[in-house]
Amino acid sequence: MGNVLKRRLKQLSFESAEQEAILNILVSSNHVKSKIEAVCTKHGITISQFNVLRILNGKYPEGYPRCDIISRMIDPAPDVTRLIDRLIKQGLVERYASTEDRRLSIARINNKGIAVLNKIKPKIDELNSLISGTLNIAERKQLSILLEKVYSDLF
Amino acid sequence: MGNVLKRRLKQLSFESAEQEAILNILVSSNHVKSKIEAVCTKHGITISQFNVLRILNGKYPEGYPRCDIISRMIDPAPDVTRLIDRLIKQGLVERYASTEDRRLSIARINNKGIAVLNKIKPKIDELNSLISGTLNIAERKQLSILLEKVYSDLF
DNA sequence: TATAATTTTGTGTTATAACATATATAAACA
DNA sequence: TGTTTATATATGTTATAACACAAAATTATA
Repeated sequence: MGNVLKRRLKQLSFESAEQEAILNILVSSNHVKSKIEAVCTKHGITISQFNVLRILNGKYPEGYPRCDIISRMIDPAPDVTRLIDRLIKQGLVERYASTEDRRLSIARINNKGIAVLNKIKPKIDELNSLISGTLNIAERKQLSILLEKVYSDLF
Repeated sequence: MGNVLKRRLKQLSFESAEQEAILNILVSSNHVKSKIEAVCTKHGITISQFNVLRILNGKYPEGYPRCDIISRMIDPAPDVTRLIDRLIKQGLVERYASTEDRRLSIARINNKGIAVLNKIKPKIDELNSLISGTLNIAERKQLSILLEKVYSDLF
């Protein structure tokens, strides 16, 4: 049991089933992430930028203020202002001031950003095969149920 | 189904069970990681430094060359040379040249490093409650089995 | 209404990560 | 043995992340 993890970390054993589960969460996440990163890099953006584009695409053409972007990010970054600055510099995103709440600066994806996203999206979707190739439908759902319990203390 | 994930990402739905599983892997990993980070920060080190210390502690007092450290890291970093530089600067690690293979520079944890690790370790172990508090024994094992399948293509 | 507290953003600074490259040693091979 | 190839590390440079703080606007409260 746990031979894949043992080979990956070159470790002979683990302290407990809890620890092994936690290590598996970290390692598998890292694995998925590095595959996503590889795709993004090929298309000239970072994984954080991809996630922000994905979020903004979900509310096109209105866009989101910075605070809403952060709360939707898979891993919330502190320096989203300059992350968006870079997306603007690349011509993928635009920023405008809100009229309702003058504190907010709202970012919205533009046509060029959507085009980039549409190019990357199918290649990201191929990574679903990491799941579909090895887990049947019941297992996929089971995995999600178990993982949700791990961070359920967020709410 | 998937209400915790929906709340976390403020998203109404997901494209597929595969995508939902992948998002859960990323989100749960992030959750665990941020808790570990919080503990490390309190003790003046980063999560990467903690992981290197943990690895070096596994082979005390011989230590590991840089390449072996990388292959054992949960998320392998490129700039381990300077990561170790910082650990040395903090007085937690020492470095010496291998006599067998003169290319290798071997890092080993010292007493001060072990002391730091021993202080942090129990608090990290408390995080196991993320698992033990919500998953029974069978579920813990099941989770590891499912996750191992996700990155089994590594080997 | 006036004041205090909160929220949101932006910016300066520092630390770390990422990338490319150079050097030294060892291993493989002709 | 001499040459090529591979491995391991270190370092210079640039990009990004992390941290602290300040300013502006909104909301809550006295």
